[in-house]
Amino acid sequence: MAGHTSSSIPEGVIERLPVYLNALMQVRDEGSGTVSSAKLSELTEVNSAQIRRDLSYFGSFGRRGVGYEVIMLIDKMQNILGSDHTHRLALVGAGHLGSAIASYNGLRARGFIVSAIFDSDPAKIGNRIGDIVVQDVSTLARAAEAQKIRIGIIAVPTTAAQEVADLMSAAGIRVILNYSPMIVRVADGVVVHNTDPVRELMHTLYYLSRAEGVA
Amino acid sequence: MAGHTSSSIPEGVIERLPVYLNALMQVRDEGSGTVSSAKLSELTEVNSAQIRRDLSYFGSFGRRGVGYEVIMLIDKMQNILGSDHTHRLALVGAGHLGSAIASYNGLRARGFIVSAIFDSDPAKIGNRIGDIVVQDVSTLARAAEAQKIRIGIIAVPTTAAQEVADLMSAAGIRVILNYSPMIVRVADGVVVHNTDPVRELMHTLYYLSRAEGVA
DNA sequence: TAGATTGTTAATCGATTAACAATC
DNA sequence: TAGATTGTTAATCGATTAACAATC
Repeated sequence: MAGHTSSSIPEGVIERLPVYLNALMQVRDEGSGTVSSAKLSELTEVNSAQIRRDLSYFGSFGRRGVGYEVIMLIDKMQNILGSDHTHRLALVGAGHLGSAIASYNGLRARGFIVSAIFDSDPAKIGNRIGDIVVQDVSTLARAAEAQKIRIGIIAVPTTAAQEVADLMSAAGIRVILNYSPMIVRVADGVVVHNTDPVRELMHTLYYLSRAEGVA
Repeated sequence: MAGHTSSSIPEGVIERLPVYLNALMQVRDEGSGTVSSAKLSELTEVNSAQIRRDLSYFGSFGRRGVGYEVIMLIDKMQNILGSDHTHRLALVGAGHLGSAIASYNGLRARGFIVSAIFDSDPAKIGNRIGDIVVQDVSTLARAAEAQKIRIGIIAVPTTAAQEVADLMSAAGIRVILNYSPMIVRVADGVVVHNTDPVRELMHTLYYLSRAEGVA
């Protein structure tokens, strides 16, 4: 579901990294200085052997007989992911979904700042969302370059998704998170992650029909 | 990342079903009566052999030398997924994320209706989102039973997620879509799908650091 | 018939996990 | 020392894909 440039580390490992980071922050907030892979396994529902193996792709961070030093491992994880500093986002689509993304506190809390919002609808251009003014999407390239934005979020209707992806690639954006159901194609060197929220819901539906069927 | 009841069909297959359905609808809207697995592969970025194999778990829907009849296959997919009728959702959390979910048109377009919204914040209870009044979360069980709601969406802060999951299970909700970063635990028979939107963003970050590193 | 495309087998590939020596 | 837990190997498991006979 994600096209990306090759690397020796499996995609699945990378996907679990943020899950580990999250669990580690929980553990830190509970005040533990040290944590075992068994404890992390409980919190993440990932097999403990897998956690150790995943971590070992990046180094030996633990101490046998003791576990992992929480603060240190958080640091390492943030370093590997690149979430040790904030990242500016360009958001295209100022509808319901876009507005929600722009005002979602969870983003800032984990190092993301929506620093520019775009739309093509004249009725929306000029509006404020939080403290950001919605700009015409035709100014995307200029703004992205000026603000050195590397990450773009697509929150537009299906029919406009590919077009926006093209604009983003041209604007020098290197990572695209696509919330529309349309699978977009981009040039090499741009990473797209397609993540349609309704798709997840439809997927869970399958299990619902089975449950009902039995009942 | 999703705990679910066992079945002989791999999780990956189920995850791809909505992707196929989406592509099929695209094809239908373009007016084609028939589609090959090769064409579907282009649209979904899923290997064509895999598409054929995935479909074969549910039956033989195609004609050799010809392909799949689009309308018929859409029907079959909807049938398998249970998206051949609308589903009512209970949404807990009337903050930014919750409001966005409630007013997102993409839901209704694919057969989901948010039919009740809950929060625990007295400042939010009584507010309207669209044409739905936010209710006290303590009335969840009553409302869910009265409206026969089987699907719940968690859109509350991390600290409240587990509590809400417990309430939902107790209310007879069978499928939970959890948008918080907290991995929640539920009783057998309840399916949870954890899908933190910021996690996806952090995950793509990894590829960004690599790209920057090279540049 | 010749060309196309499915459904399915068998081969490949990769990811998960159990197990355990190393070591704190 | 005894107990705990890592890092890593080897075994297992499952998913992906190439290939092709069946057949439209």
